[in-house]
Amino acid sequence: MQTNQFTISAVERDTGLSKDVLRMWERRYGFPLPERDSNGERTYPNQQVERLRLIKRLMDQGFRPGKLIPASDEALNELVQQRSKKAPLRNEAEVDELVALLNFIKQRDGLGYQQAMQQRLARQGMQGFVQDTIAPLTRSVGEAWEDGSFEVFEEHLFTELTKRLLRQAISALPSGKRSPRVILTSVPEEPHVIGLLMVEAILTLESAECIPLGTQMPLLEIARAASAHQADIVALSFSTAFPQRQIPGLLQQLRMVLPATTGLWVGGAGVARLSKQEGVLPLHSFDDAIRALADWRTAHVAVSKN
Amino acid sequence: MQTNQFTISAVERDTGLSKDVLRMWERRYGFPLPERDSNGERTYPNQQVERLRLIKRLMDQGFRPGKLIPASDEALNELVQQRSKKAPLRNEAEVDELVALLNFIKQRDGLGYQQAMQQRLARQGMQGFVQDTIAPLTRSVGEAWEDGSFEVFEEHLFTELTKRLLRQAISALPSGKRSPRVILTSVPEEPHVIGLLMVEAILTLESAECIPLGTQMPLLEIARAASAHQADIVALSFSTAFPQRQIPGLLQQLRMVLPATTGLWVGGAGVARLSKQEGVLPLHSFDDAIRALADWRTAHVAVSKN
DNA sequence: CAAGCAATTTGTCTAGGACAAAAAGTGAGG
DNA sequence: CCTCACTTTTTGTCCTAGACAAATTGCTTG
Repeated sequence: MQTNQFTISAVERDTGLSKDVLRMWERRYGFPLPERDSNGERTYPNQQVERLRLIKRLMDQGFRPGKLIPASDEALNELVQQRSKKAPLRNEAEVDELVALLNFIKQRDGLGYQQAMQQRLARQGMQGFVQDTIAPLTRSVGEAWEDGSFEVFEEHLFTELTKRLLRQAISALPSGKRSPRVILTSVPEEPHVIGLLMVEAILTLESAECIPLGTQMPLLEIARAASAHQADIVALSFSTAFPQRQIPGLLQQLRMVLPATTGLWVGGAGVARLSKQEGVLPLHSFDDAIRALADWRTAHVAVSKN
Repeated sequence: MQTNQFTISAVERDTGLSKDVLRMWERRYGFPLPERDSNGERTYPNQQVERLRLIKRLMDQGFRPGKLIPASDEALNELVQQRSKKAPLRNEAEVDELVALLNFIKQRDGLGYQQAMQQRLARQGMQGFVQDTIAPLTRSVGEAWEDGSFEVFEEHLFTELTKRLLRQAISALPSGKRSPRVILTSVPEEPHVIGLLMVEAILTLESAECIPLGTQMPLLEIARAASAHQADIVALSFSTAFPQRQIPGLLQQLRMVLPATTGLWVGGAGVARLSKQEGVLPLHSFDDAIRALADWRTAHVAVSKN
């Protein structure tokens, strides 16, 4: 029997918990308690990896490891249940519509999905489409993936098709006189791009000039890009999967290498509980983004007239 | 003065060199030799981080750390220069055209680039566009990045805009009766998607049904996706950056978990020197892909008539 | 009930050693 | 001259175990 055994790096990749953390938990809490191979290196059984994933998920929701790790499997599952119960209330008709959209993916009908989405785009307009379709849909997929009702490859298909829809929609927007100039990107280790595309759609709609640089830009490169493009604003996106702990330090570092006149906007589900920071503007919603844009414009009208 | 000081994690993020490697190099080679803050923790000056990035870039081109780290700054820069001299010969007029396209990027004229590319697409048709524009352009950018004449952020902008163009072009293709069904994806640690998009364009043009799953699918998930979608073919792409020696093992593993009736096609610059392997079809050019598709069809006409 | 302080929790860093996997070097035989 | 097998060197990852700071919680006092 091949109980798939994971090396410590495999577990790190799979769970997002660093090697240091894995070893420290073992020392402090006695879990995970991997076996050892012939070289004395840790090999984690499947089951422990599963439990680690579950724990990580709950931690991302705000629970602390000290409570989670000693808890029984049943207690953990109960927490997951509870959480899904207090899911935000939503309009029932809307929920049905989202479920219908996701069913296209589950039934592997890529074409049907794209057509249905195109219709919604036409019906809701870009902003409504992003806010009321793409965003909740992305959230649903994340939840479905968490509770195992979505396969990895289904999530990949969803992501790929949705990225296409968004990019296509963006390129269809009118282009005229545009300002401010906004660089859109993410930091290394943050490969999720859908959030960036949503912001790009919103900002482009509001006549900003967006420069999409894709994901995973080293900080120094972001700074170089900002001055090379004479960007007014650098906008970053952090997904829930990104280690929240690292975000403030990252932002501070970036703020230091960025020209002082360049704005730094940060959005995405990962910044929900971000504390305030000098020179960094957190965007908690798309309305925030639109507001920030309006604020920027009023603040810079005077300047540009000089 | 604020010589921006990086912590070890910041350097890890920015250079892609792990903390372990950074500490080991310090121990073994005496470089990098960071300062220490009040807690005795490493703080890397800007300059050392720059040098580390340069070294990393040369390592990605096949140089070994033992040679690079003791070398002088001049020697390193010379290596970078040398690299660019042995560029392959090409038709002069074509080279000029490519240079003109890349100049849009260098001048940060995203819009101009997109328009010029759209024109070329209209002029050359999809297949010619992919073969004679996108492919050589991508290669040029890779070379330019290696010899330092392209900044990282320029390469990011190029990649992002080109992906958009390709995806848009693909979605504009007519959709009719389609077979075979082809899953397009890449393995974990292989994040490059442009190669996949080029193949998708070619295959879609030839009336195959492409299922794009994005990049970085775990092998087991590829297999699940193949059977869930009843795919006839799984097509993978490997870039030059992917460690070549890992490829045969990976393919063998994937071949084992894949249904025997599912074809496994492998393309991209990374498979140029791949030795033959049971049940794996290497594609060295777009013509190869078209030929493979034709072969598949002749082989399966008989079957489908049974 | 709020504010400030102390205790606890938690993650990251440090040090140097061990070892396996990859690459380069070496030699024999076709 | 090339190729295969073997040895040596290079290189990265993993190991232990301790220190400490930042974040969070709990307690006390006004």
